Amino acid sequence: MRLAELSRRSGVSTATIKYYLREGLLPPGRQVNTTTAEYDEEHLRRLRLVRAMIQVGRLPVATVREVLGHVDDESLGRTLRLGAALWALPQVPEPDEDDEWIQAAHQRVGELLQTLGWSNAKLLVTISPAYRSLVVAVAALRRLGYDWDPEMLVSYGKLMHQAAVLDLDFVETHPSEAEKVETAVLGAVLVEPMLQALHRLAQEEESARRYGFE
Amino acid sequence: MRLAELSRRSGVSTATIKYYLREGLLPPGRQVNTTTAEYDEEHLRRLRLVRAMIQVGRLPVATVREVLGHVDDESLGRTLRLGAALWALPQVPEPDEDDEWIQAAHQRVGELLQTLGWSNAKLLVTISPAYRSLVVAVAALRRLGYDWDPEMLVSYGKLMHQAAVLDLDFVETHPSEAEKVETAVLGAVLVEPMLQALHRLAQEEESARRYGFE
DNA sequence: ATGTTTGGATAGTGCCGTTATCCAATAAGG
DNA sequence: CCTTATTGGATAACGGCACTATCCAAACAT
Repeated sequence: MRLAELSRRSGVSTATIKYYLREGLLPPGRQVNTTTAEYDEEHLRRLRLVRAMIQVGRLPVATVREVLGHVDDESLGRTLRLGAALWALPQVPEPDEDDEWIQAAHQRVGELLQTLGWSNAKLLVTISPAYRSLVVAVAALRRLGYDWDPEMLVSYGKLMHQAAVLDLDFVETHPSEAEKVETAVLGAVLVEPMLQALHRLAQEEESARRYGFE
Repeated sequence: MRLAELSRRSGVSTATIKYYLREGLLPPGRQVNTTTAEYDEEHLRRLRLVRAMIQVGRLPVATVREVLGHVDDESLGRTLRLGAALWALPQVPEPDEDDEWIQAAHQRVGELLQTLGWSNAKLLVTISPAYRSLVVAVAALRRLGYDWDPEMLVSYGKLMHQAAVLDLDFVETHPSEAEKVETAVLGAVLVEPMLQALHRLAQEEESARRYGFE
């Protein structure tokens, strides 16, 4: 398969494919000679993966490169590969640790993890970007005066844990190690937009159910 | 309060505040004379809201303007205001309806809504941007060969419905109508990043629990 | 009175995903 | 073959976006 065909079958313009090749998101094709390179089904699959991460997962190109780098890194165990890939995902800007709201949020999220029993990798978890994002979001909500029950956060946490169990159960159904990691990463990158869409649909549904259209 | 103080108390540069004023994200201050305008606590709150939507919710400036426009629109009932605000949120690019994967995904998502009993606003729901996002995500996953059990999607849907129930229960605790809508919108914009962070933490936790660090 | 600060208008900056333009080498068609 | 079109690679250009910097005249502070 040559560039033009790869482009046709994926729906991505040749210019963009060239760009991805340059950026290292796509491995180069098998070079036949100076002006011909041959691509295969694996390239097509990779290209679709990249597109999905960018369009559905809204990841920046640089992040896709980083995430795929971790997925491809065979020197790490599964948990660490998954962790590394997840850590590369875009996060909220660094919070100001001197801010009182941020400090209070640290406190609250710490208690949350305690309550949920997510102490497994506590040391690790508290420096995880996801932890930081959570702290920033909690702080933002409290700064706006939304002073909600910590119990609510626990309920959300339990729900998302159930989702994670579903994710990882699904990962188990895939045979190869490489596929497992890729699947897990997709679980974060593509399943999250899905959960988000479901969340919004559920809100619309529940709102209509409760209040009609007034 | 003048611009400089608003800037100091919010941590946002005066240049950026001016930009938000220009973009209509912030109502103008009370004009004292040609070179002086007076801002109040409501401006500060609004500014924090805007910042949270941009930094935590990752919304583009234009989207924030649109969402806030709907929140402020007092001519609509609650469900419609919420719906309008949710519909303004950034979505996945328009899918190619001729694509076979997209068509299959429509089918599958339709069955999902049926199973979940979210037929309440079915006509509305199927043209909702969230519905479209869901279809695109499902299609992308299947295109990559992830051919998972429809039952899984149902489980995710039930989880997110539980989350939506929590959201709206919380909204009930707020007295005023305007606050209710704002709260509901924040439920989509700020709670979603929170859920996302919890999801990732839960994945890390569950992965470590199952496989250790190998 | 005079140096500083104010808000408003406008232009510029840096990043990022993508697209367009050239180019020489090579494949394809008659 | 010989022409014509296409290929991949390098480089530059583009358009959008979130800010940021520069000016300016009016008004405040001392």
